[in-house]
Amino acid sequence: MEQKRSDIIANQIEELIFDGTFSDGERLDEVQLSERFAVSRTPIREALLRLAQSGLVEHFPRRGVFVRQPGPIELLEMFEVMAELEATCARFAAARISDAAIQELNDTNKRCNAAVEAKDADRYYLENERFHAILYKESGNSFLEQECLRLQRRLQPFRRTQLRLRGRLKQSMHEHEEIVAALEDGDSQAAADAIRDHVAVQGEKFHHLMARLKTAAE
Amino acid sequence: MEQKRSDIIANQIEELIFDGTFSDGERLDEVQLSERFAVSRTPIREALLRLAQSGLVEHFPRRGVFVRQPGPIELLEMFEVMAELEATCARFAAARISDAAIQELNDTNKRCNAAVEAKDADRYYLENERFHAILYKESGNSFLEQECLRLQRRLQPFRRTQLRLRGRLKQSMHEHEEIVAALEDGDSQAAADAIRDHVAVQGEKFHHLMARLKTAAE
DNA sequence: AATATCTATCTTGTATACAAAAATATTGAC
DNA sequence: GTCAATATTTTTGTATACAAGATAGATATT
Repeated sequence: MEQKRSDIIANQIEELIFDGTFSDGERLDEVQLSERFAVSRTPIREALLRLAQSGLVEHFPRRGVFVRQPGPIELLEMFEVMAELEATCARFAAARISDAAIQELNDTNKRCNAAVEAKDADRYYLENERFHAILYKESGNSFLEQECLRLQRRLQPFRRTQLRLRGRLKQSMHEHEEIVAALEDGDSQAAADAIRDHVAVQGEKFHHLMARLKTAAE
Repeated sequence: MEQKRSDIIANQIEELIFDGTFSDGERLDEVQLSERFAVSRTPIREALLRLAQSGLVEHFPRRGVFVRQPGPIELLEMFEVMAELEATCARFAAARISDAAIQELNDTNKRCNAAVEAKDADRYYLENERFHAILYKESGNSFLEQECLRLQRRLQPFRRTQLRLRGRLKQSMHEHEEIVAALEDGDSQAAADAIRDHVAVQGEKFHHLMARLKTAAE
């Protein structure tokens, strides 16, 4: 399945929003964007339409599209839902998971650990995402898997800042191991609780997220 | 927030898919649709793009868009996720719900019952959806609420056939009352379990859904 | 000076035009 | 008659043109 030009543009605009080039509330001008990407307005409009659907921008008919970063409350809500979805994945997976998948989770954790040692943040993020992605898949529910991936993608830029917390990496790795242990035991309740706590924004994580939102607002 | 033309068209095409005018796997021709709706291809394309995002049609670049009704497995998966999402709503709501909302749920149930007595199916569906919508809202998590509404909307045509089951209506009403009772007690576990069972596709409901899929395939 | 209204300009939404890729038909070879 | 290669037609994707709504600025009025 090849990508359309407008899909590529949508991803690039998304990136520009995430990296702060376009800030919250800013209007995205169709002609400006078409000049920037050296295409006509048509693919730009399609891209913006897609972003509006995903909730990253808001579309007001005849007025334009505006960047719409989630505020602190919405962000907490999204993390809460993510935690519940992942907990559901874990609950399902505890009954259905294969030995091969357990092994795969352990391998990913090892690579994760190696990345921590090497202080390779990008590699860590990648392996971390992979760990979660395996869990989604092992829920045995493809639709649930897709929904999780969608929300994970949406939360990605915020999740990354979460992990920058001092000492969070080792703690996070420990939680991963706990999750795998619960899955191995087939203890669905423990697995669900472990991942819920792992994903949820609480305690120190909460303050860090709030701090990051403040700096991002400037 | 007024609607764009392409939004209206998207909803109409959606309706045409639901009512069987366009069947599964069928290609949706842009020019044919533009003639049918007496507009140019532009708003048609925007509508199709939106439907592709929501998953109702599949878009293959340079080849067209095709109706993509969920198969039995995907449908079961979607109902499973819906059940979990609603269970989460109930769990949250059990702690947060207000007396006024409890009253609202009871009122809606009364109107639901009245619709059953009057054999007014449309009215029943409406009130039933309202019952669930109140629950989503009372979760206290707007993002969760929106996600639930989105999936509810997607499952709507299938949910309706679910309820046509003989005797299902009264059973369903009883379950509603059980849910409210659990919420009133603040028993989050009971509320979650009650709504999960209420939404889940199992037993008789499963066979009915399969039967409906077979007839729809013809 | 402040506000209201009219006008000019800008921007979006829709229609049409064009280019490139895919599907289909046609012709020719075996 | 079947298969392959090529030509034709369709159909999508993109660019441009045009129309109507929204914004902003200028002028007039109180």
